Amino acid sequence: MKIEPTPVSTYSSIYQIVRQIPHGKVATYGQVADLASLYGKARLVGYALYRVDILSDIPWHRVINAQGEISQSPARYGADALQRSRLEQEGIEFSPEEKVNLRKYLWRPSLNSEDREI
DNA sequence: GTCGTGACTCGAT
DNA sequence: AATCGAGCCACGA
Repeated sequence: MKIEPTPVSTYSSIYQIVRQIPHGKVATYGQVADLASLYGKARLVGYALYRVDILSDIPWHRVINAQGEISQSPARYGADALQRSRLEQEGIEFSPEEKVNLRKYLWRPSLNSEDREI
């Protein structure tokens, strides 16, 4: 029985959480990190999503930053624009400032679906 | 091996 | 409201 020096499951747990975000809702990077037992490691979530194929079944577009904005970066080569149109397609509205109303659209996972601590 | 960078976040100025 | 600094950690140069 070997111990994995590098937990392959680190990113897997992130993807597992992202998969649970329902249609028409969004989650923040920090929120996903928390749910994946990675408190304070929001950057890791961004990094994990960077590796996701754009055509993947993982709903990567439902993850935005804590300010309700789509995180833009030249490194995304336009994937950020696609993210916006996908969210609009799901009925999510953007303010004139290109922000999402988190009070309205933030995903609130049910507590009894997993054993989580608050 | 070190160093800088980044799809982040939070609290303090 | 805007900016700053620190904490975070995988990755590439």
